[in-house]
Amino acid sequence: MSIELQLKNKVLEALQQMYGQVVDPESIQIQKTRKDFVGDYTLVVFPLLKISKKPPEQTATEIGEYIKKNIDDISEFNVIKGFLNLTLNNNFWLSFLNSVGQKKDYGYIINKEKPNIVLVEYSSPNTNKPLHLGHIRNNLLGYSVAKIIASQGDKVIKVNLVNDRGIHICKSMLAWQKWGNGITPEKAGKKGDHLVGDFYVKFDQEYKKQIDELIQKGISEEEAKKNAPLIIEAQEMLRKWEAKDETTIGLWKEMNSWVLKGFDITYKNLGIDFDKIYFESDTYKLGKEIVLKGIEKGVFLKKDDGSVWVDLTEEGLDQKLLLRADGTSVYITQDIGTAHQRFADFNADELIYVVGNEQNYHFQVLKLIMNKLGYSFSEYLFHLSYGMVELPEGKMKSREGTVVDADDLMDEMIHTAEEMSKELGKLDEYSEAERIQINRTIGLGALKYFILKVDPKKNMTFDPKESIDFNGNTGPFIQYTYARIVSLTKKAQARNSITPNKIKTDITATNKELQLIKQIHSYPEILFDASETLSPAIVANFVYDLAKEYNQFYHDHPILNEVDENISLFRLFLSQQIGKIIQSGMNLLGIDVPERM
RNA sequence: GGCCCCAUAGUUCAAUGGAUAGAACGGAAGUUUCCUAAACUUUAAAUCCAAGUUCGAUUCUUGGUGGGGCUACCA
Repeated sequence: MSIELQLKNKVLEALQQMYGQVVDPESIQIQKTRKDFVGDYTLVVFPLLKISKKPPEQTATEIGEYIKKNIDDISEFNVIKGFLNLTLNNNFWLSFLNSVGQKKDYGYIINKEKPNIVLVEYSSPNTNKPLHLGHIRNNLLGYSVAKIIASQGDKVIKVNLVNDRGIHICKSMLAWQKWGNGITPEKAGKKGDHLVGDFYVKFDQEYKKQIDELIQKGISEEEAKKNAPLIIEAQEMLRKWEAKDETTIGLWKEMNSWVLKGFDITYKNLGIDFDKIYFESDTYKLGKEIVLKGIEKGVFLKKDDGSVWVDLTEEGLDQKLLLRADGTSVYITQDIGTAHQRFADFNADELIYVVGNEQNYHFQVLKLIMNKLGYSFSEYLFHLSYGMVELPEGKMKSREGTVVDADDLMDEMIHTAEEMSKELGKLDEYSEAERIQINRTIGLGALKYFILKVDPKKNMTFDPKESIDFNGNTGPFIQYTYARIVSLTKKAQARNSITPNKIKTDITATNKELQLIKQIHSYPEILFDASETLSPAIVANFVYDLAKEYNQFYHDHPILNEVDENISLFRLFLSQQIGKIIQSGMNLLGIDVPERM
């Protein structure tokens, strides 16, 4: 039983014994004592005054005395206003630390009785242009959330849904046909996704020119957009694609393969992966059948022109199109199909979509539709909606060339790490290969941490020049702390081959040391919270706080140089447990930690 | 117009309804015969406004203000 629960039960017992009342356990508030007060756990007594019918101080004192008498681990207590601060003895914390040392995956839930099967969909790129900063947030969030959920004992399946069909794909294809001169990624010496992206941009430029020309001739902008020859050609190409025209399909396959190869490299560099990849070109027709059945059931309505709609006005929304008049599917149709498919494929209990908040409405609608169709899993569809990544100048706009490319950004970060370590002379003695490895770890660590430390639902500003730092609340700060601990361990081993796997519990620990142990103590609940709220930011901030606290400890506590051997061993042991947790927490964020830096 | 999200130091981020709102960057001033100074110490600086619920509100409710998003036979 956790100490919090023990305390709570004792308080309930005390209230019954002393005031003769059974109270709602909800009204017992046990929380961690704030740092600037003496104590480990605090009972807020204000809600209990009705029962005790005594002033706060007196109530708190009476409960405190009862608890001290009845729980051995409580060594003392103090009362400040309506707060009862309880202190646990050294022995409790040191024994606890020993127990952490025994565990391999401290904080994880290993054998959950009924693990849920959770699908996490993330990334979901379009195959017409390379990945950018927005995708990076998406990928990092999805990957981390998947790991965090898995740490709590559930079975997680990571899936990607590649958007590989549609008018936007045809635009790149058409531009390549017209202006590509048969170029390939090999000939151009360029990643395939970037090459295809160039043609997407080219299309847009030429399209714009045509629109301007038409406007000059006195045609309205709206008409010009619809009638520019290029867009008509692109639409024609889409029709050919849907009709399975051989040359169109051929080109489509080739260009898509270029892009996908490029994505693979980006994913690999980012350090993320998937268990299953769905292609929209395979799944886009799945939903149509379900929608047609829905009409029979009377869930959807068919208009005179043949288009199919769902009426969500009763739910406070509008009508939403599900099938076009010509019978073709739209975006949400496909999602209806894939949701059905996935629950069937994996017997899933829950499906989490990591998708930007501009699609909040889309997922609200999707959930309602699945519900109307009678799918019981509709309540287990969860949209992990994250905020936009903005630049200091505002939103990224591909047309204005202000998009921050994913590959470039990673390169830049690694390069910055390289310059920093060169400047500091940190890696001078290491081999070229080691330097590359370490700089990579640090550069990517900085990027990933910077993005993941922010609450997912919030918009965030990303300043490519200034925002990424290697000091303060950053990935490298945490990595550095880890490297120091590894270094300590190695030195200890060199001096003395015995590494402690247990410490004495009768040592007097300093406040800072106790503070660190308490932070370790809260790791499991941090992981639980992060998993419940799907927020890697909680883990990120926890690891930072731990590292910060450790650095302070490191600064003014001799460890290997401590003369008292028992204390020295204790500090080393404590350091190692903290190293373990830093590694564990960073791993859940998808961030590597270096052995040295 | 309708719906959703956000608002905290100059900047970027924290805070299950609890005590004196925490960090970091930037600013100012310091620490190295000592286990990695990518570290540590000191310092100034903030809850958008107004009501309400509560013993207690940054947190919950309502209304305003400001910012963002969605509201396509696009994805």
